[in-house]
Amino acid sequence: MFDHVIFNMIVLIGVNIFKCKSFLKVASENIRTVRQLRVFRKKWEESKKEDGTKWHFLEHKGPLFAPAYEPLPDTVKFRYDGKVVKLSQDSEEVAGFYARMLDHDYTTKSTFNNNFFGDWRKVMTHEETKLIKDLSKCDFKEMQAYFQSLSEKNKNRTKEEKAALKAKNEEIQKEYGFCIIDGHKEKIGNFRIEPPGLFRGRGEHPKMGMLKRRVMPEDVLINCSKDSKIPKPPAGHKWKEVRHDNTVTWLASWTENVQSQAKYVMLNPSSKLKGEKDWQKYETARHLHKSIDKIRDTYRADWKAKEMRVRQRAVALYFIDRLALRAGNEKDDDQADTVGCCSLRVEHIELHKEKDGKEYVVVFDFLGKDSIRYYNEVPVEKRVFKNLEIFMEHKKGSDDLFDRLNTQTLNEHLKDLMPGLTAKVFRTYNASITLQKQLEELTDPDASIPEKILAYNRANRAVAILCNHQRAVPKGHSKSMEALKEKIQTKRDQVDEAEADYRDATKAAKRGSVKEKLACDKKKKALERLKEQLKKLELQETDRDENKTIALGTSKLNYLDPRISVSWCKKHGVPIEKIYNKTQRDKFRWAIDMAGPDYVF
DNA sequence: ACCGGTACTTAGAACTCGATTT
DNA sequence: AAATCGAGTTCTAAGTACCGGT
Repeated sequence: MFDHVIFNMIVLIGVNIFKCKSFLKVASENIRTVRQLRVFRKKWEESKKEDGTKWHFLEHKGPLFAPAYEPLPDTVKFRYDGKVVKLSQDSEEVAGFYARMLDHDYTTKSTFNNNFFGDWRKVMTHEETKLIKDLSKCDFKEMQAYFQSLSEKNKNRTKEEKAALKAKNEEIQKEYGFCIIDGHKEKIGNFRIEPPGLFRGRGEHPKMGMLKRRVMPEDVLINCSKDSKIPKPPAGHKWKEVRHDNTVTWLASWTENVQSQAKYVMLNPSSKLKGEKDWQKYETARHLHKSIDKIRDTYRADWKAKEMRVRQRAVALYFIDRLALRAGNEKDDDQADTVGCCSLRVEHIELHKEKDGKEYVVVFDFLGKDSIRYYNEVPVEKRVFKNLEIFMEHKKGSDDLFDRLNTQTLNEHLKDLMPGLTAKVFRTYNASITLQKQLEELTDPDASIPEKILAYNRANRAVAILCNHQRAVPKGHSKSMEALKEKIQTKRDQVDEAEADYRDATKAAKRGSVKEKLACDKKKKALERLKEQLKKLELQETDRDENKTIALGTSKLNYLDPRISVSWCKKHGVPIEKIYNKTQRDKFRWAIDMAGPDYVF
């Protein structure tokens, strides 16, 4: 039902927004009037959705494989236990992966080293395994130095070399980077097959350091139209399979060997296919906005439910809604130990009847996606607090907090509350509504453009904090802050100087001639310019410091309805380029075309 | 109800590159 | 001309969600 509503909107507005030029061109040869065109297009779109069809025609060149291994020159030695050992090609390649990572933190971790060494031994010849039994006796230093010198050389390439390289890359992009889908030429996202290397898991990943094998054409599935030009595998090779499944959007896929997970070649976010999906996501979130009051009433009422299952669901949903927690699917234990809402364990929260003058405080402390720490002290309703006490009764720290709940049952319940509703919609919804509210609150219509941009970044930041989007403090942060401060001081001195100059000039102008008045005007302008520059620097300082550990990109790209930003720009005369860079503008083209200054999420 | 498989979105780190400073 | 820096881009891991078989 809901799908149908969205689908109708897509059909109605989609004609205008996506301006499907090539499709229209093809069609217009046979169809003359705009009305006929719309009818045709609508039928075509309809046939698409009902049965999960994602495309009618798909043609591409297949993925691009990683370059073949280049053996080391004989001058670069590997040593074992002090003695030079000439490794077989495969062993050498894998050793090289490790050598490249030598000054990375990973190589200090025993899990990483053990996994690496285990997998390395598997590719060694029998001879090599007999000799090389202890990683700590391996000396990769020369290999490391060689790779360093290589990248040094790459950096020092001449202009001509760089230009040639760039041209070659563009050639590759042109050949492999695009596909034809339903009459459109669209950019592909990741057309390169991942090169072999050592697996870099995030956090305490039990598989870190394992060998990620080289992917061969024989591993790769190709997906395209039956009547398209089927991509050719590299000479002497075969594809694993060529299939023609138009219910999925991927062009190629393979299974990565470390975690046995499928990898896909898919379209770029700028594509129509991805754009429509993105749009639909925000429409669902807007739909939630309409029922959020009722849903909140429901889960609050459920805090008193007889069934513990329902109470747990209601408390979890409250966390998801209020704190923008992720759903928290179960994980296997061959992955890093991280949790989301449904998978929280007793050890991840602490209850305080009173903390820092606040009542009924829940302290969350756990590792979430990508092993990013979530720490938050949250005063909650007494009823929530009491429920949590019950959920935790007779449990160990390692027991599930919500033992009667998982993401499937939660999402089943959400579907009943609203069609299309799942746990992640709350994150999208709360992120977008927060941006809209914050923009409203922080934007002074009379402020300058840089001040407005600061306001925007602050609104963006509020969302990033809500979603716990963190990043490592940038390497040179404190240094660059100092430099900026110094710059500001210099500018201040300049302003003072200019002020004095201007004062003198005013005096001179009072009794002076036209010439002195002109000079005075000039001084005034100079002063104003300096003042503006100073203000800009000061804003930059605030912005950068507040952003130290907060990543704005993720929310901007994935959670904030771009129409909110677009309408804000239009309303306040801020050029969209100040908010979205080129890639972002491509991705959000649909929103830039769609939203006027009055758009409300 | 559970489980493994599949497809897709979301995520921070690493890398690249061009502008700016030294 | 070299070094530095940060914005932009690429990379790929790690999530969510759902399906179909048992």
